[in-house]
Amino acid sequence: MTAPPPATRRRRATRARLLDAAATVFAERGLGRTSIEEVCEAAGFTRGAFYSNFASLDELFFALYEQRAGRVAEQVANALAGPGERTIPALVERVVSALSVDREWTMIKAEYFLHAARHPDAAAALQRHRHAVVEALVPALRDVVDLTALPGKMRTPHTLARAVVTVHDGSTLDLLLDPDPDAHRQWLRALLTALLEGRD
Amino acid sequence: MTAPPPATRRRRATRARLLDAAATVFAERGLGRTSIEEVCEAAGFTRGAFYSNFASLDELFFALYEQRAGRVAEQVANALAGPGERTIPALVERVVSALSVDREWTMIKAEYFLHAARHPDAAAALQRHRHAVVEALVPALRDVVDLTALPGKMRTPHTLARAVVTVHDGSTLDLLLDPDPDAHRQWLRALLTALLEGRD
DNA sequence: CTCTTTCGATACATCAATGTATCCGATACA
DNA sequence: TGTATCGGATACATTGATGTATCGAAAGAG
Repeated sequence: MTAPPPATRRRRATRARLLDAAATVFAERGLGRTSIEEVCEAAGFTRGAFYSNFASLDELFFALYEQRAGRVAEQVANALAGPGERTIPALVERVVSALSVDREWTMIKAEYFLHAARHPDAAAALQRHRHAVVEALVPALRDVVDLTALPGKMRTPHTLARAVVTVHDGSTLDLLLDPDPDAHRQWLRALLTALLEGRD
Repeated sequence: MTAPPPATRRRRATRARLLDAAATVFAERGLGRTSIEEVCEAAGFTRGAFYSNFASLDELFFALYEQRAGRVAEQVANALAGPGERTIPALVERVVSALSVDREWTMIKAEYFLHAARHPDAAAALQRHRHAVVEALVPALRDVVDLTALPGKMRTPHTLARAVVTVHDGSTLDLLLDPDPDAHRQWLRALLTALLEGRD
């Protein structure tokens, strides 16, 4: 590990602007078709700024994913831990509104999956964030779900949490095709309640 | 529509070789980072052959997707329509082995999703193939699944079929992270049976 | 077998993106 | 406010990918 640069106020600001610009450009163009220059232009810099902050596009992409995935994990944890009705529909509702909606993020996440499929270290980071979400889900599920009403293979909170994540990932792909966020949320809601209530 | 070229024997062969090579290269490098030259080299051609058969990489990618998605849809339809035990586990097993396993195809499909998110005509093709799979699932599900045992929002065969596809797509992303095909198949099997048996 | 057509190879011109080396202005600090 | 350092801009050399125009060999027709 090389010592990180001092991170002055100015430096932090340009990093942030580069990350925001990168989010837009990656979502629009895809990681593989994004040039360093495009990101810089979107951020209002020249490449000098980029090379002063990152060594490669991949590094920037990784930083972006870490930042955004962290935010999402936080949102989910808050939605689950916070006060409110502790019933399945209420819980599903809170998770759904914490998770979905953002098309830009959906695109970036999908790009990152593909990236991770080719880069084991990126995959490790993804697994970490996934795991964090699962861990946040487990206690909530244990509280609320009647496990005995579920099919055999779903009867541990951990497995069930993993299933929630998988189902969410699947429905995420729908959002890529049909940009209507409401339709997507309804479908996700339907899937999750079906998964959690073994029977009506 | 411009008239398609005569498609002599030779032409068909080089098209096929280009498609096969493209599958490998796209899976390894990603659509956005693949150059025309790379595909040609992998196929043992020069760019002359490429430009004689396709106008752009995107066009080649589209042709590739159509070809492979068609094959998969066919496999699924056969697996469902063919003879054999008509119980949930047996059906799930047949669908799972028809669908998953192939990492290369999984990568290409994920790439194509992202591509479709940016290109409405590509999205339309994807929806068509999806729809074909759903339609193949519907009658089988109607035969085998006890719909009354399912949660309310899953009680039509069509909705249920859509859910099967969504769940499969979600578990597909797992395969990208953990290249072990057996683990992936087990998980997919568990999810699908949980979805179809409302209760054990 | 010959003639014609088709298809892929080759060569070329162009362009876009990359990384680096250098410079100058802004910022932090005394 | 003066000064040293840091960070972003600029200029440059290099590379790789693209598309086109042209050529020669292989396939198909007679």
